[in-house]
Amino acid sequence: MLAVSLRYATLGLLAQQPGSGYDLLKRFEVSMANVWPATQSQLYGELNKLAADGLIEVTNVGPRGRKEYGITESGRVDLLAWITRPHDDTPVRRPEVLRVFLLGEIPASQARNYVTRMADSADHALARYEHIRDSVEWGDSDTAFFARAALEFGLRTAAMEADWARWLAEAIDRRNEPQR
Amino acid sequence: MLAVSLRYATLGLLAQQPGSGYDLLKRFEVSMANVWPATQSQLYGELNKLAADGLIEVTNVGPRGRKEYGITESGRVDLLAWITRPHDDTPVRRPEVLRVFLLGEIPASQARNYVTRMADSADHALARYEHIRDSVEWGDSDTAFFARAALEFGLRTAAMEADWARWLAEAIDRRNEPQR
DNA sequence: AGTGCCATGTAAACGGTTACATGATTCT
DNA sequence: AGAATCATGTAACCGTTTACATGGCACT
Repeated sequence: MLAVSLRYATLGLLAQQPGSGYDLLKRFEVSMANVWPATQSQLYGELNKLAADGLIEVTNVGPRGRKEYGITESGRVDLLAWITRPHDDTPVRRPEVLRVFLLGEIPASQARNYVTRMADSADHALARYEHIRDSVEWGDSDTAFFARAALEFGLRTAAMEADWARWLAEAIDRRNEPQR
Repeated sequence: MLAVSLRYATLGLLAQQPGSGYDLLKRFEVSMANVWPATQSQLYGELNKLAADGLIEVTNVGPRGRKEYGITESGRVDLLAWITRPHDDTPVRRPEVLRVFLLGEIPASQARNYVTRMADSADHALARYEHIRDSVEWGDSDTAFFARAALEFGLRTAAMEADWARWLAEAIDRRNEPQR
């Protein structure tokens, strides 16, 4: 058990506020999905496991078999331990950068093209994050404060990626300039 | 089959230069491992699959059962298609940032502490990349050029992460300043 | 003779994705 | 009545990680 992040993403959402699997799915989409995507299947499975381990519990049952979950005391203990424990996180996987390693294997014009598309998609991601920043009502809760901080990370990452891709595009151009 | 990056990382390494599984493992470590880690098990398995699909072939057999692989023509075609094909890459997973979303659930002093450790580990990563930049003999091959470009990505990412973590640490301090 | 490196492989378990499956309730 | 949404679950598959397993070759 060395990564298990979805488990704690789920537990954390319930620590912030109780809800059903369905509720959590929607809250996930507008917050953590950008740094830790989860599918519906996975979330429901995780909820059952967390409940079996006593870290969360069904606090009441509504229409359509809706089960509302809340975090338990031992759940809170476990969550706090996970957040503060020294972590060996799995290294980040970036397929786009992996391709950069291999760009020498294709014609320069196509390599240049690929890099330009990277810059475009970074710009697109940046615009998306900016839209979130400007459209969400950021209250003054701790939850909002840290969600905003995570968004700031996304903003800076996207800006950096766009800059880097443009830098690389120019470097490719300089490299392929007709020799004088 | 929507991600399959290790397959192409392997194929790409063989496109750059033939070698055995053992050779590739070592080349992996000093290059792509930072953006796409792979284990020994996985690599050997992938080599056998690639060979079965005719994208690579055993070019000769040495002592200790060493099998040297080379890329085939259809391997090159496939690799080029993968690099240039429009990609829906899997979203990046960042457990450290996931934790930031949950920092409101723990005492502010511990949250502040976590963020400081993030800054430290980003500094550490930056130093590691700088060391690579300064110690590797960068030739003027295409392979070296793009490896250097990927490293630049790492350098900028680490610097950005360190800046962001320090910004957040200060924001937490401001937020918790004794009210006047 | 012993250590360390070269070299490849298998098996079990886990986490994540996709597709399938079902049905109740609310709204128009 | 029908559509949209609420709501949960199962099964198969795939990629990844960890541990186990084996043995040859080179160097001292």
